[in-house]
Amino acid sequence: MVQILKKERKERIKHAALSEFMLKGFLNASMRKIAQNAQISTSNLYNYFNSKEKLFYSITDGVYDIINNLIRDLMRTEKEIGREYFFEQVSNLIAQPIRDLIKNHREEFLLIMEGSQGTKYENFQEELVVVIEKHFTEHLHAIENTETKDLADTFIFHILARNLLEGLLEISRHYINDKWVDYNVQALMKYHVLGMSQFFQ
Amino acid sequence: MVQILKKERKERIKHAALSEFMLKGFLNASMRKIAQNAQISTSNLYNYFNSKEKLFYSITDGVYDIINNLIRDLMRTEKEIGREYFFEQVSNLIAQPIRDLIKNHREEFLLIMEGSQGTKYENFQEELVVVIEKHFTEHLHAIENTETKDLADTFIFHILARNLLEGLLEISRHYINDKWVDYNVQALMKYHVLGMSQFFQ
Amino acid sequence: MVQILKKERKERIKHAALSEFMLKGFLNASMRKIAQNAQISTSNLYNYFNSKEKLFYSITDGVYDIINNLIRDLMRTEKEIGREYFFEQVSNLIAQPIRDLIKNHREEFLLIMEGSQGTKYENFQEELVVVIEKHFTEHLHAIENTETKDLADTFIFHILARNLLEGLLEISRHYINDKWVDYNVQALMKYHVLGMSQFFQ
Amino acid sequence: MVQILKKERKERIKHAALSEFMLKGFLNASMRKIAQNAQISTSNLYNYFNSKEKLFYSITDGVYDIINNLIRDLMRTEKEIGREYFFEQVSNLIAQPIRDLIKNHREEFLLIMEGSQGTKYENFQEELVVVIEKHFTEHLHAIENTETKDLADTFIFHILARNLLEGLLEISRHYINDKWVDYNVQALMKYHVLGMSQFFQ
DNA sequence: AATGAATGAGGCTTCATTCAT
DNA sequence: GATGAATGAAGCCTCATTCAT
Repeated sequence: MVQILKKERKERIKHAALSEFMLKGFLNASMRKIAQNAQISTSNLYNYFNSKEKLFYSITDGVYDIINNLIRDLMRTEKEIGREYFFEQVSNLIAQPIRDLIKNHREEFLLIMEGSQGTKYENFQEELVVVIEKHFTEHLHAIENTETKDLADTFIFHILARNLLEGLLEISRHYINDKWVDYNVQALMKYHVLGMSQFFQ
Repeated sequence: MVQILKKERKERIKHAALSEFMLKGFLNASMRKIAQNAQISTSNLYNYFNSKEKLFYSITDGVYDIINNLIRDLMRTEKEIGREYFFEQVSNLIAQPIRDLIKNHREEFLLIMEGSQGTKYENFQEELVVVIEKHFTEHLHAIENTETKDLADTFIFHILARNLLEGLLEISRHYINDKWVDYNVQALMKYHVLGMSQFFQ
Repeated sequence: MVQILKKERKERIKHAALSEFMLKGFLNASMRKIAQNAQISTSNLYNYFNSKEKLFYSITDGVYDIINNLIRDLMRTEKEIGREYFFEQVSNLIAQPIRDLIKNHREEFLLIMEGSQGTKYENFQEELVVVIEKHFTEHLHAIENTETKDLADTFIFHILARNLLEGLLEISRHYINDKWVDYNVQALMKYHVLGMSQFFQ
Repeated sequence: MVQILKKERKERIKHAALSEFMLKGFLNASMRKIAQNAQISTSNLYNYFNSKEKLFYSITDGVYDIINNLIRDLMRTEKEIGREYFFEQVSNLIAQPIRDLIKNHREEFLLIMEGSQGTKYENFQEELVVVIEKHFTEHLHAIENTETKDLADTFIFHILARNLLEGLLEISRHYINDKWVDYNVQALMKYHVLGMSQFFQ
């Protein structure tokens, strides 16, 4: 019974923290305000989480693992795909786990991507962009064609990688319902797949 | 002569402030550090700018106007464009002033877009996205076609608007030289124009 | 059986407390850390000891008594000693119990002497020095000689008393083994007895 | 005029800080209490000294240099002394600068020796003891005699080195007046020179 | 006996800003 | 215009201790 109460309170704190972190970002979030919103004293807050950072990680560590696993899975399955209709297939493979991510963890996803300055995750967004970018250019390199090889060194793929990620973030930001997510993730994927296919004849 | 000296000092302050604001954002920027970098006392800083906010605006108000004018101009000229080759024309019309913006004010541009949390400009980025989005959908509405009219209510254009803006921010973030900007702005525009033209046959 | 367990736990706490007190001193020692090292909860710690001070005294009261008894014994036996070869005799009489003190309670000895700031023992060290000093000067007074009587009012005996005590502390601090203690206590005593005998012809 | 006031206030702060540091040591000294005793607000205290450590160093850095110079000078002059009557000469050479140290900076001297735990000077006392000890043993090594060479590796010289230093600290602690210092430093030196001469025939 | 929850005071420090000179 | 002095609020965090269970 006590443990249940405790867990409930811990959840209340994490909820208050999520709000504050989302609103202000890690750096500008205030432990005082989190405590106030959770209706406990500031010092008591530290009985639940030893530091602002620990509290932040208690919220974001989960999503971090999910995203990493998602990427690892994609890398694995991608090698088993033939080069024909590559983008269509990847798009399908990607779409499902991404939709799940947004459906189940969109707030934490936004937090780790946008509000993590000052934490160990502050470079995670950029790292993700680079990983996505690499996928694009490596595929271009695979196509034996002098023209495309030059393209592969171009900054445009960095932008497109960021656009892809930003699109998902924008969907998360304006979340309406799960069906809506499905539709828009699909549309976003399709858009970029078609757009990029101009580089691969 | 005194006035020249004073102006020079004011510029020195603004330069120091820009660095600090870019590095930390408005909320986490420190007036002390700005004063230190400008090599004046903190209290003297207040003889030049009455508050942190005013100092911020002295840097960002200019870009704010430039961006707004840029958009107003686009709205005006757009109506004079025929519907054929619309995107190509818009792309050309847009590209030039945007390149100038990035070439001449990329730091202030990034600042008002990314570092303005806590100021009156904190929602400017989202407002811009909405304006751009409206341009897209209004044009769709103009095309009398049931299919496209449904599309116009879709969130995909919001995403694309953000992608366009984010692309420009990413170019600004990684700025190398003016020619490089030209190339990438052009490429970005072309990519999105081609991508979007799928919605307009 | 329960009592045995409890006693064992109480000892575990005292052991953890001794470490923490030795490391940080009374004032900077943390009840939290003591509890952690004793592997119990902080609140449970208070079921065994009502306060940080009580816990401290549970460790140091013993040595306090030992030292006091040691001094009382010395005072008693001293009166039975003839004035000839006084120092040699005292040295022998003193050396043995002091060696025992260091062998058996050197940590508590160091703690009450060096780490008791903020407790009722914080002046114990200085008090001890004064007691030792008195022994020296009273003996000088006993010698009917104007010269030595002047000397007796001199601060030099205060210094020597402190040197004696500090020597013992230094031996305790760098403790290697019992034999090593024997050797160094003996050497220290001999040094000071010889040095002091210059005042008593 | 303002500057004079400012300097006076800075001195008032340093005075209040010296008292607090002497009473509690660096670690347990409270910036709040220092500010209260200096009759300024805690935040204003930070306009004069950037941190507790800087404040501490503003008091102790001077003595640190003085002591180091004192030791350097001694090392230099010592080599010019003949081996006969070595201790008497050294005693005289040492006595004067040490008396000056105690006369002019006894509080800072005590502070850096006893209250510096938690600062960069926390090992200074032990380092000094080791330097003094080395002087003793190196001199023993210089005397070609198997007996004394064994002695030189003995811990007793470490104790005597500490005793010498502790004697000076005790004189500083109980300071009465300059003449009193002169007398007692002399007596202390003489005592240890005579005591130690037993090792050098 | 054992523990989680709770607290108020205090720790050092930075903040933007104001004021008198 | 320039500066040092001053401040109150707030930043994160630790403390010893108490209380209900």
